[in-house]
Amino acid sequence: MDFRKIDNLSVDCVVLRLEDNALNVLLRKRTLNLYNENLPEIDDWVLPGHYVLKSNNLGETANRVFKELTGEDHLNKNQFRTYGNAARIKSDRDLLWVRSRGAKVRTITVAYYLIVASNKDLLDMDDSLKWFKLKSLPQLGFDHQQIINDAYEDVKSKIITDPLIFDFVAIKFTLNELQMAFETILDVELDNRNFRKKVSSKSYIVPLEEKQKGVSKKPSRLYMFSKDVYSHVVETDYIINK
Amino acid sequence: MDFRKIDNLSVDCVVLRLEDNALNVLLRKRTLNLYNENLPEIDDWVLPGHYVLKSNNLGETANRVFKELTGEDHLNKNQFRTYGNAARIKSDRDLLWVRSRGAKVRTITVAYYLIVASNKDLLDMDDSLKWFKLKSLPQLGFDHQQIINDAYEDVKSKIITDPLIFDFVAIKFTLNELQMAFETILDVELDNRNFRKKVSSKSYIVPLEEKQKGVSKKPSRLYMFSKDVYSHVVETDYIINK
DNA sequence: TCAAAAGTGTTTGTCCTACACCCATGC
DNA sequence: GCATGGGTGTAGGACAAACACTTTTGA
Repeated sequence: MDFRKIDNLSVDCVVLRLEDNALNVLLRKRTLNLYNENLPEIDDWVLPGHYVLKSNNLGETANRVFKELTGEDHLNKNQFRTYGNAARIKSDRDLLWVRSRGAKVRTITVAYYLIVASNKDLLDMDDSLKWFKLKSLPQLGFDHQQIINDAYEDVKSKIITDPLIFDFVAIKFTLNELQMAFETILDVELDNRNFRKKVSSKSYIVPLEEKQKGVSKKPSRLYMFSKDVYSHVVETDYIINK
Repeated sequence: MDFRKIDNLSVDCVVLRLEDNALNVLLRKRTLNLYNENLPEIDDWVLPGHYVLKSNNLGETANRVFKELTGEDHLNKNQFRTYGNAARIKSDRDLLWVRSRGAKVRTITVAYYLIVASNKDLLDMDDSLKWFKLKSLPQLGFDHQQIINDAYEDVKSKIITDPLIFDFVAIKFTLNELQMAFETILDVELDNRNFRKKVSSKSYIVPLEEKQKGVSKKPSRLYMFSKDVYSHVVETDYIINK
């Protein structure tokens, strides 16, 4: 392994998760207090990221970001855009931060999004991290607001045609959970009966005999997504039409 | 302007064009003959590309590639993926080539595709360039076969939802030209009457009074794509459903 | 007047939409 | 036995699919 950094190349991760009926993104606190009143105090948030090491691939770097922050491995990652404009860093805060780190002013950032299933416990999550609702983000450093917007647009368009939705829910999910996931991400309302009808017609969404447990109501049936079946049926068999 | 290169960052362009009822891609000849029988002779093709200059943005670099090769400006460019794996360069040919240029073995390539309208004349095209049918490409250097495949997949998926098709045809086009463009790119057959019906229902595809000239048959009506109208109608008003 | 491509309507079936009530369970 | 969400069917309308002939022009 060559652990030296490629000093102008980083990977940033937009880590997404559904929680409390909202799409959440994982951010890292960025602080720098120079005790000099002429300099701006930095106290905002950024996307978790990492420089690419000489012997790491881009995707591996995205994995590493997630592993270092949460202790968990993460398999599904989606590269959606690369940011490398000469004038990416504009604000004084960002320039100050970059200089304080001895980093290059022009960094190329390959951006990925990672989706964490809503039932997953992240026990060892780094203290500097916090989930924010996508709709009420704090002040963000660099062009990270833009990156998050782009990630969200990409998710919204891919979720219509790709089986991305199953990354958001547990491996065994109820149809109502699946519906809520669509509704939350796309910010639409779907008719429950029509949704169930459509889903039932998909061979790759397979009903289990198993039912929910520990709920004080009628327990609902569980379903699984079959990747195998999915990859062998026609390409245009989309999940929903919206 | 700072004309120094960022020596590990390049932009490669998949330049696409419809011609002879086929999707074509523009490639550049790569030759290196070392007159040493122990070394492989290089005589294959690669995507046109360019290192990113210190004062150029990524998109500007894509423009520059096209301008240098054809003398023409090109506005629409689509960034679709970035390639930066440590082991991108595998073959002896590629290693030899890279070393002969004094370039770095690990280069990050931001890939764009550019679409050239089928009626556009490229008068000043560089001699080293040639159009190839996507379906019968020659031997390609580096991972450029992969890049072209990825570009094509991206075009096919975007062309359903985005107004990308209009980049392939002339500014004033006939409906049959538009239909053929879809058919060629997606490799499907469409019903002419149904296609016309669907297109007529789109407010942003506007019929002109003008007709084709200089054809020895019934001249067909010309249409234009109105970007303004398009951007003001609902997002889900797709062009075709396939 | 012929060749070549442009242009046009109708029917059939499928799929999306809208909508309200009973069911099964845990407490 | 009641509160809570789970689960079900039908009718109407919109849109996609299938299909063949007439029209217009230049040569």
